[in-house]
Parts: sequence; C-alpha cells; structure tokens
Amino acid sequence: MSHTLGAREAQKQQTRRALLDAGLRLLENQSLSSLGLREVTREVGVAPAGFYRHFRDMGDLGVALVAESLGSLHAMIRAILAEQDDAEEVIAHSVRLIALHVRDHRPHIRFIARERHGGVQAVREAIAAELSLFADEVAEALGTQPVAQGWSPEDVHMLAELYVDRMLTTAIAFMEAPADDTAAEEGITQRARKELYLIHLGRRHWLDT
Amino acid sequence: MSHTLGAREAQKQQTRRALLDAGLRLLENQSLSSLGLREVTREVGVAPAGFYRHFRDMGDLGVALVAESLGSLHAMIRAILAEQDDAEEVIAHSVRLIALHVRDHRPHIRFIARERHGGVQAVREAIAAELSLFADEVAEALGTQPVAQGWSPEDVHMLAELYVDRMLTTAIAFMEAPADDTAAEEGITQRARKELYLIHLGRRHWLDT
DNA sequence: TGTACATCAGTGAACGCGCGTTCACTGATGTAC
DNA sequence: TGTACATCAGTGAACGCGCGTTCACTGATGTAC
Repeated sequence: MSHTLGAREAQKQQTRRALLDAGLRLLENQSLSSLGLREVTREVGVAPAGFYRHFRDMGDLGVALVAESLGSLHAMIRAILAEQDDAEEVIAHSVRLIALHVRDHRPHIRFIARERHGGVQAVREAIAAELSLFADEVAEALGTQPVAQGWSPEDVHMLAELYVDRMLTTAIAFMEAPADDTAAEEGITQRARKELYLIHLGRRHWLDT
Repeated sequence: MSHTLGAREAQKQQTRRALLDAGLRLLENQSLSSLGLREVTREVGVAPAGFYRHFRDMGDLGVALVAESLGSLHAMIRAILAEQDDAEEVIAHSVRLIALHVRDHRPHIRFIARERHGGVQAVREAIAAELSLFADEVAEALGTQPVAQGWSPEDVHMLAELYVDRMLTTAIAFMEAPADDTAAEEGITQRARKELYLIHLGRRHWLDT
C-alpha cells in the first residue's frame, strides 16, 4: 500500500482543496445556507457540475470545513492541556495561544461561530459532536490534576465544559476584533485572563464546606 | 395626541405582526440570509409587493426581530438583578427564570443564537449593541452590591460580561433541548447552577491577598 | 350629518436573472497483458 | 516497452423554477369643509 497518489488523484485533491478554500473565503460575508454552488465553482474556475465530483451538496462541503476548522483547534487545546506551570502562567500562555491561533485561522473561527447555531443541521451536529469530544478530553486531563482530588466526575465535566466554552468565546472575541487593532486585542486578552483567573479561584475553593 | 389608532393603522400593525411572526416561525429551520421575501409573504397570505409597505428588506425585518427578542430578555435580566437573597437562592431562581423564559420564547432565543454571528451585518450589529447595553446594566447593578467593594470598574465590567455570557449560553442550552425532555432540562439546570456557583466562589475570593 | 377629495395598505401581473441539477461528452490517466 | 481498453475528473449546454423588484391599480379609511 503506497501513499503516493497517482497524478489523477493528486489533481482531484487539488480541486477539492480549491473548492474548500473558495467556500471558506466566500463565507466571510455570508452564511453557509445562502452560499451557492455556482458561486463556489465560479470562484474556483470550474464548471458547476464539477462540484458533484467532490461534494453531494453545500452541507457536505460545510461538514468538511468543520472537520478541518476544529481539527486545528484540537491541536491547540492539546498544547494548552500539556502546560504544567502555575495557574497565572498557564492562563497567560493559553490566552496568547488562542490569540495566535485566531490570527492564523480567522476564517475557520468565523465559520465555526457562524454555523454553530446556523441554518444547516448536518453542520450544527458536526460542530456539537466535536465540541463535546473536546470537553471529554479536557475533563480527562483535568481529572488527573491534583486540584481535582475529591471532585465528582460531573463537577469535573462541568468545569471542562466551562473551559471549552470560554476558550471558544475568547477565540470569537479575537476573531471579531479588526485585523490590526492591537488595543482591542489587548483588551480582550486582559478580560480573558481575568475571567479564567476568576474561574481558577472558584475552582480552588470548590470544596470549601 | 391620542393613542388610539385609526382602523387603517391598526390593520397595518396587524399585518406587520403577522410578517414578523411568520418570519420567526420560518427561521426555526433556516437562517435569516436564506429566508425569502416571497416565503414570508406566502406564509402570511399577502402579495409579495406588500412586504415593502413594512420593511425595506429582510435585514430590516431581522433588526425588528432583534428588538423584540432582546426586549423580553431585558425584562428577565432586570428581574434577576432585583433579587436580594443569598447566593445559592439567587442562582437557583435565576436559572429557573431562564428556563421559563426559554419555554415561552424559544423561537426568539433560537433567532438570537443563530444570528448573533450570522450572515447579516445589520442584525449582528443590532444584537451586539443590545448585549453590550445588557452588560453595562448588569455592571451598574453589581457595582452597588457590598461584595463589589474594592473592585475596579474594569473588573466589575468583566464580571458583568461573564454573567451575560453565561446567561445567554444557558438560555441557548435550554433552547436546544427537545421540547419535553425534562431530564435534559434538569441536567442543564444542574450544570448552570454549578457554573454560576463556581463563578460566585471566584468572586468572593477575588480580593484575597 | 353629508359630500368631495386625499391618502395609502395591499394587489396582481410582469420582468429579467441566477439558481441547482441532469446529461451525454471528452480526453488525460491508469491498468492488464 | 508498447498496445488496447477502462476509468473518471471535469465540461458545456440545457432545463424548469422561484426569486426580488417595479408598476399602475383599487378601494377602504381619513380629512376638510
């Protein structure tokens, strides 16, 4: 079994990528359910019928975009969970990582924000499933930490969901800031750190009678 | 200056309401940017051209829906802020109020969730502006509480934003639960209470050391 | 109260347009021998 | 290496359809006298 693709398969993948990229670009100013098949193929320079060689419909393309958008986010979460410094440093580093990630994946984050509760069921479900997996993974990582001694599994999972939610909310806040507005970014950074620190404090006193 | 409307004006308002209601109904399964003018007028039983007597376009109708969706949420927030019991009771009562509100305004909450980051700029901006006003109002109310002694205005505002965000997230979670699934509702209620209690603990220890 | 005129919410027909989908096709790439 | 056939990504034309918008209109309601 070889991993080298034939020339034909390689070209097919290239067209598929072009369709995904064009879709993502066009989705910056509209939502998936109003994005047209002809719009995407026109952007790529391919005949409309060619679309069907790659996707059943736009919802199918959307699900593919979910996978790649949340795949890269996943890597970022793992990096954050691997941290072992004290709380304030972990928080500062996490927020910095989120800001960097958004800088490099702005259209992906916008896509997730827009379609998380958007009009295409298959895409909503794909996003919800991935975020649920994130929370499970975070819960598992939190469970091994010393601070979690004495916590019930439900409480650990609640905390994990809270963290995933904050991470996404913070990423969306960065995404919505104008591209080069460092003052706005700084404000978001400060607020995100304080929020996380507040949660950290609550966490430390969770088991106080 | 009289408040009684003429018969003509009364009928106009009635048609306008019918358009808004039909729009909201149709938006349960799609997003605003894919909702058609003819779809809405057909649902109401009015000629397509009649739409223009009430709204410039669908974005305009969307902005009107934002006002009424968040108007009722606003009333709910005021009710929560008026509470004076101890923390756990305030939390329990708040979560109960949110659940009730969602039960009575499910389509409105779905609309806000869907369009908050959706494809229509005017609507996104209207929602962002209202949520920002909510946060200001919550911040002001928090500022007068004894627990906020010694807090900087920025920290109070951060906390207010966190509360508004949690409230909206909780409302969306209730909205997404199947209509009669009391077990799911109970789970959301428990998690929301714990999250708010964790934030409450963090808040109590914010000024330690 | 009655009359003449003004307003304007809603009508219905018409328009040009771009949409998603289908189909038989082409021609480069892949495979078997 | 060369030949004959199979595969299949991408083409281009055609289709029927519903869309948003315009326009002159109708007739009930409102207003001035």
